[in-house]
Amino acid sequence: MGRGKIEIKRIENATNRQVTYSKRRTGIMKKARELTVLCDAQVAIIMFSSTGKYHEFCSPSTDIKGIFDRYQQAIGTSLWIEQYENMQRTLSHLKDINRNLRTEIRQRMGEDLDGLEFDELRGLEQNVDAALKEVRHRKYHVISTQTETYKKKVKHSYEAYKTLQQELGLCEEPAWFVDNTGGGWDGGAGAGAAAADMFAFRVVPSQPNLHGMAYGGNHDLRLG
Amino acid sequence: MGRGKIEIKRIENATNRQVTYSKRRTGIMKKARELTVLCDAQVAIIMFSSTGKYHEFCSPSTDIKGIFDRYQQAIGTSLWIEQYENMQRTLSHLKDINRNLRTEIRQRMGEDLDGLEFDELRGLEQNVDAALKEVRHRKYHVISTQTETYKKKVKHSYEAYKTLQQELGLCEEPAWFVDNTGGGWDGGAGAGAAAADMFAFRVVPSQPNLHGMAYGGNHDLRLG
DNA sequence: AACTATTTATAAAC
DNA sequence: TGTTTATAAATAGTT
Repeated sequence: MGRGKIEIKRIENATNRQVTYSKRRTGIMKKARELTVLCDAQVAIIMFSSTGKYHEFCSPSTDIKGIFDRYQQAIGTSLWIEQYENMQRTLSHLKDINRNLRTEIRQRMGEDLDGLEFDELRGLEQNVDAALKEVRHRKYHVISTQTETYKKKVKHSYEAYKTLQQELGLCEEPAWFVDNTGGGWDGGAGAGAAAADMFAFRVVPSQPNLHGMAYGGNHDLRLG
Repeated sequence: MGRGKIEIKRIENATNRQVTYSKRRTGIMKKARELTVLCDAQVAIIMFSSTGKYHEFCSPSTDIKGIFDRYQQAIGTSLWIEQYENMQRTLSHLKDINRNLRTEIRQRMGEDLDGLEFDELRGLEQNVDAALKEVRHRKYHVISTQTETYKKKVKHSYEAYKTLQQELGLCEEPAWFVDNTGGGWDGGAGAGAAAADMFAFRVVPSQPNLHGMAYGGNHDLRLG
């Protein structure tokens, strides 16, 4: 329908192709609109030109999503539903794992032990006992390192002070420099020896979170 | 374009409407196919007739889903992508929580302690210590209950045996009935006293799962 | 983008 | 539903 008949094959001239695309696109859209009105039908059209521009048509009283949801129903299922359901499965699996992890944590905190058999209890006991030793070991390591660093700092500070004193012509021992820590640290867990008191930090955590790992026993262990 | 011009408005005669739908549908599909070839374009069409039957067209080398994914990209976002991304977010949030829970468990097992401050270590130590006491307490409770039940069963069994023996006219004390457990249980964690040996079940879990809660220390703590 | 000769689509009838 | 045919509509090539 034009001055001459044309073969239905890709138009090589880009300009020509673009012009034809524009004209025929308009034609199709018009036809779609007419079909919609004449036959009371629902139509959705999406087009991408070779240059990447997109155009759409959709019959009134609905939208692209509406028609596609209906389409998916019509053909049974699938399309996005598949990956959607995949995610849904992954999600519920993760939630299960999550719940189990929380249960394990509660049991490691000495709660919710009712469901455990004796052999499980015994395993848990040994495990927690071993963990306690590890934690103590680590604690002593940290505090020793800290103490060493502290001592060195004090020593440097003292020497700097003495040097300064000599330069100023003074000789007295500074009254504030008294080392009575003795270098020994509390070896027991809750013995509460005098030397350990200076490290009696708050045990109640600042916030019951899952990131700061505050061990206060009031975690919110509901499912997030 | 026909024997007479028609007004573009709903065709009231149902048969007529259906006929026109069929003819024009074919026409649009043909036009779409031609546009696809002539102009190197991508086209997707979905139609529903007033009677609910659906028809689709899609340019080759892609499919409806492909064109609609591209469409969603083109118009920015939304449609299905929105709830899709919502799930994606929820999922990654769950994974985060999961990772933190696993870290907490590892730390409660005495592993991965390097990142903890001294006060955190001290909190953890006290927490684990308290948990250990709880677990032990529960263990003793369970084993006591178990023992009581066992003793009762044995007693009943013994009495039944004796009754039977008397009925048969025999009198000797059955050789297999010897109670030498003494009723006392091992009070230490790993002391390995003789009486506790009969409860030295395998500590190595049968499977490193997240459901059976086997406390063997070889959990698979990678993200599931 | 407008024009127009021509092809194509299709309304009505069968 | 498929074919026919007169006619309306779409559009290829031109300007």
